[in-house]
Amino acid sequence: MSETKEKMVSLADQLIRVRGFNAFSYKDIAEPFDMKNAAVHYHFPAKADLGIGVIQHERNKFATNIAKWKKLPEQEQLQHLIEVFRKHCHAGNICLMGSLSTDYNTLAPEMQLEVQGMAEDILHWLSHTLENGRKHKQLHFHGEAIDRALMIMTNLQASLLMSRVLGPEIFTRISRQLLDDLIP
Amino acid sequence: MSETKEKMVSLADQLIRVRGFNAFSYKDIAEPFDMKNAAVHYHFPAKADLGIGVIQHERNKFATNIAKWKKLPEQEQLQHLIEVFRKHCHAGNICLMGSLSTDYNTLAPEMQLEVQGMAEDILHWLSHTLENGRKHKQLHFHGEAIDRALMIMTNLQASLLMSRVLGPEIFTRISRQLLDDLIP
DNA sequence: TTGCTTACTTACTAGTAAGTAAGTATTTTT
DNA sequence: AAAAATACTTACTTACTAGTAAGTAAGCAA
Repeated sequence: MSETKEKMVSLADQLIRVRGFNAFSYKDIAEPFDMKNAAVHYHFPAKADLGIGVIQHERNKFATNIAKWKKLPEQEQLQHLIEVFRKHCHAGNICLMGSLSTDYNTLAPEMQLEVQGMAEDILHWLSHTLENGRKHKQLHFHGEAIDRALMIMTNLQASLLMSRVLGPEIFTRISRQLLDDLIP
Repeated sequence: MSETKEKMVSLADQLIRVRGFNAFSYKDIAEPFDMKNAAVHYHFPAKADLGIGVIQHERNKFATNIAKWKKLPEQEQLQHLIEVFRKHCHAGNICLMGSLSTDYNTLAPEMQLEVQGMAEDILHWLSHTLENGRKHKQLHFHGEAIDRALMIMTNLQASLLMSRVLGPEIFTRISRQLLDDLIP
């Protein structure tokens, strides 16, 4: 992917997180590059292509991250995940999954599939990490790991939504409670 | 409020939950009523007025609900709340708070204030209900009630988002785990 | 019966949306 | 040196956006 394309994907990522997929246009991409609308269409023929680019970039980044964390104790892997969300909270972003889930019904089918894939990626990794953490006495919870992964995932996702409305204190409270529950 | 206005608010509520505030237009309101665009502007001069109407209606409905549940054991009050979300999940809706939080940065300031108020309403009630439930040995959790309220609220909110992407099984799992944690 | 209110329609503005077709300048490949 | 690919611009279309101004028909109120 060319440098311009990558920078456009990065900008679109920001716009999706800050304003939502249906609340930005090619104009918002073109202007910061001092280009015309049509130049963006040259790189991404349809808006869905840009959206798919953003999701695939995020999925790759996630894959890189979990590979990097692989050797760490599960407790620390989880803290790294929370740290990713904390940074987004600080920047006023919500998570890509949350933003695109809200707009899900208005997305092109190819984009919906990518969103689905991203959700499965995260849940798959999280439930495995939780299961291993329990086996190694690093993490403590009852019930199935997949259920606990769903609880944690929804906590993190919506914590960014609520922080946007009620302030970053919300995220601090939720992430602290999350760790207190798993590491008593 | 006239009957027409109320029906328009109800339709807008649906559209916000299914497609998002920025993904419907006055045309989507006017057409089902066999009216012209301008007729909707007669009832709601700006789109924000319609949005505020929707939020206020929801806040009133919530106030009516919690008043109705007031005398019940806290365990049952919580089950009633979950039931509200279950019905929305079944209908393919996400919660109003979740939808409008995503679009928060693009909303008019008067609408942002209403969203804030709605969030505070729910959290206030939920943390009090949890605190009372613990006092009456109905509900079991550790930490502050406000923190637990945040955990449960985010679980429910994002469960609808994830159900939209991965199917209604997600909601079933989350709501079951939620109750298993509080009522061991 | 005159005047006011309610609930619209018609016709419009001004701006934005995604997307396309044809042309151009620069660089790369053959 | 010619051909082709790259990265755009110019100019356009079609469709929709929120919002407004002026007019109208029906009903009610003094």
